[in-house]
Amino acid sequence: MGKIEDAIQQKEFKDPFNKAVVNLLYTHSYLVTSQNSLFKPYDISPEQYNVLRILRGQNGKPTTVSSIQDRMLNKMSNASRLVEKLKLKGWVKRTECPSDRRQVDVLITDEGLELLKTLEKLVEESNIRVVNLEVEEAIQLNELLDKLRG
Amino acid sequence: MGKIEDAIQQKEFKDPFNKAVVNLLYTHSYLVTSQNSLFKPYDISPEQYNVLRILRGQNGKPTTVSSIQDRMLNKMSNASRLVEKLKLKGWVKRTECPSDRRQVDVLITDEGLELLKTLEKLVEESNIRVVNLEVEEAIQLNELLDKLRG
DNA sequence: GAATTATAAATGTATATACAAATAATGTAA
DNA sequence: TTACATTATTTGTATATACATTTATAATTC
Repeated sequence: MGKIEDAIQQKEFKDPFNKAVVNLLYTHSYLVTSQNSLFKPYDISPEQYNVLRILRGQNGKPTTVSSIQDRMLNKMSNASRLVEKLKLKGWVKRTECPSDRRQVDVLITDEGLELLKTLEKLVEESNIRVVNLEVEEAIQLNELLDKLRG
Repeated sequence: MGKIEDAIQQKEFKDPFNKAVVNLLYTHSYLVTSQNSLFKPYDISPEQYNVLRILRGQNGKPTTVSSIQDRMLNKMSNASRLVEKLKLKGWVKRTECPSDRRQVDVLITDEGLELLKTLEKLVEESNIRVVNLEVEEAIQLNELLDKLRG
């Protein structure tokens, strides 16, 4: 029984909206815990992985730090520091943008692409396992989440 | 248009399960951002608030650190340090448990209860506003999330 | 009862989030 | 062109998560 009431030992909630917020926070923790253990052996965090995915999505075009920030799952995160970590591990390159020297062009390296290819397969398989829903239910969940934020 | 594809500028997903994971991570960030700004003026974080709520749920009975940990939304969090922060602000008291000196009894103070009363009202109202769903949809979302983790 | 094992809590360290402030380069208006 | 505002990025600092380790106490097994 995966009911949220049991999981956090809270008998009742003010209303379904308040329950949904708590349920989302708890489910987030469930997902992130699973992701962390998946990424652990590869010396990369889920957030760093997400940045690599954004960079590859640009198909070889360099991307600025602020453009990465815009696409991140957590808008309050810090793309600048994540890029720095990725650079230290050789998965991205950072060059000054010639047309606007305030900007920094970030590009995924071949090593980064290689790592991403390996990880992406693992993540995709793991997500299917970790989300214990039927296809129709997953679609419905996406619709509800999109509307929730609306 | 609150669609996740637009929000993070990603055109397509491998499947509805993978999309749901991304959607949940993004929605979590949306919720937490809102919570943070709500709590900011009161010098308390959402996590600390959650610990206060757990303590009040015990109806005056003291609660051990590990019992708090069990009820937290994020099981990987660190109840010991959160309790320490709350103690510094005078919202909880910490006493050695007489029957087992390894344990620590944590008790919410009157100031803590007072703060909680104020905050809870704000949080409950905010959650209703922030979750842009009908009652039936919120119920459905809770069911899907419970099943997802199942 | 001494040695071992188990449990509760605290601590150490790395990563990330949250948000303000600093720095640097560009754009614009006087 | 100087002054001012805007934008891109970095940096500073506090909080929290993640996970391993340490410390203290209690329970157990020999």
